[in-house]
Amino acid sequence: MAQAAANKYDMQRQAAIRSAAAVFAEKGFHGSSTKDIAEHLGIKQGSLYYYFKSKEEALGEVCLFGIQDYVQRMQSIADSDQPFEAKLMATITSHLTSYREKNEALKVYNDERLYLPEEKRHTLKELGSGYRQMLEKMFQEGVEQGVLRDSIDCHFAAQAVIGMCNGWGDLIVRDPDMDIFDIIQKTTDVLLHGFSERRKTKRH
Amino acid sequence: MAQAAANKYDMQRQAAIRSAAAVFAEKGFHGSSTKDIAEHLGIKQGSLYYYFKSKEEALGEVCLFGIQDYVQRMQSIADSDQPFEAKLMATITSHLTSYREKNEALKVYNDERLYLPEEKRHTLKELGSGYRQMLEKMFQEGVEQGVLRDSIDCHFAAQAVIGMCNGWGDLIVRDPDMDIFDIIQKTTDVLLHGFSERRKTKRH
DNA sequence: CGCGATTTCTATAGATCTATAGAATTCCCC
DNA sequence: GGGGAATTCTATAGATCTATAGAAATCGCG
Repeated sequence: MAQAAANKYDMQRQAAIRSAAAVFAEKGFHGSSTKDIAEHLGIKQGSLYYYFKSKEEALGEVCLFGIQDYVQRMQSIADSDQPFEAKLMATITSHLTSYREKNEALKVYNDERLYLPEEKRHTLKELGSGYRQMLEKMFQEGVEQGVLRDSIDCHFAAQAVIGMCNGWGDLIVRDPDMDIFDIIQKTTDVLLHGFSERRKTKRH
Repeated sequence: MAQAAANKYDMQRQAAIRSAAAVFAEKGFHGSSTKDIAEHLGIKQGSLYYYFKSKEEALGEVCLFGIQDYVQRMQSIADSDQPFEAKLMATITSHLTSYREKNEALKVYNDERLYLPEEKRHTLKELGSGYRQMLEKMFQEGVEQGVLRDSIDCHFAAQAVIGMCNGWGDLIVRDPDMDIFDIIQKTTDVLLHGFSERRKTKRH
């Protein structure tokens, strides 16, 4: 959706972003050389600069690529009128499948974005914290609807969900055979109900 | 406990490890130069090599420092005979306070250890996965005691706890004013009981 | 003080990496 | 097939970084 990219330049630039994502995810931004990226793409080191004016720009594009439609998806989940449980699962699904589909780019966004220059990092940060705020508001609605305990801290809750998903992200990116949907089920379950056996504690 | 370090060499080497931890945590392994580390310690670049034979060795020491007594603490928690809930909270407390006390070293272990050579990484990995296994066994005991639902996947549960704590780790290291104990409470609570309002669902 | 041992410094070889400039090649449309 | 535009290549300047060697400074102790 983001870029239609009919002409060759845009196609190849997109491929270069993916190569950069793969290399950055494996070796980190500073551990990757432009030669590594170029080789992954099948061209020579100097040729990369036809598509990026610096290595940093490549990092910026990878991060943007990693987070952009991930945020969009969150938007549409938040706007939908499903019950809270479904929204939560949709959020987790979106988050974890991002790691699988866009592969390494979201991981790069998480791990390497702080190496960007202030300005670029700032715009990305707004995207990212917009994501957290949407999630936070989702929790608030859940509380208002009586689905969630009114004692919970929604800011905490949003961070917790993000942290947990990112924790899985590392494993998912490195192990392509991992069963994501199993993890989605279980993660949703623990966030809603916890690990504890429910006893006689009848509330309300 | 780990090193008594009476003589000056050992003291200074320990200080060097801490400096390396601080610099690696901020800039990443490949983004840090030996000059950065030396300056943080207040000596010249070349002098560092009196304490480490390579930058990689410094990383190894930082990672070891970051995880070693953290694992020991987990051991003693696992061996204790508190009820499950207390053990879980103790685990989370241990994990999160590690980030605060030893500051950057545990973060470096998490983020940068994969840049170590195979051999060193392997020994560290055993420490780390020993940690996970202890946690996993803790959950199994919780299930056997009827404190936890018997439907839970203990391997998943252990990973979930670790992932969640590491998620907080990033924030804790970067914001020294964060209220850790509040997070500990809430994290334990959600892992045990979830965010969901408990309804009439009486079990057993 | 004076001397050996410890610690730090200076200087540098050698490797690597980014970014640029200009040449060479490939592509595409007529 | 020819010609101009798009893409890739080669070569390299200049910067930076690791690790080492040997000189210099400092420490500790009789």
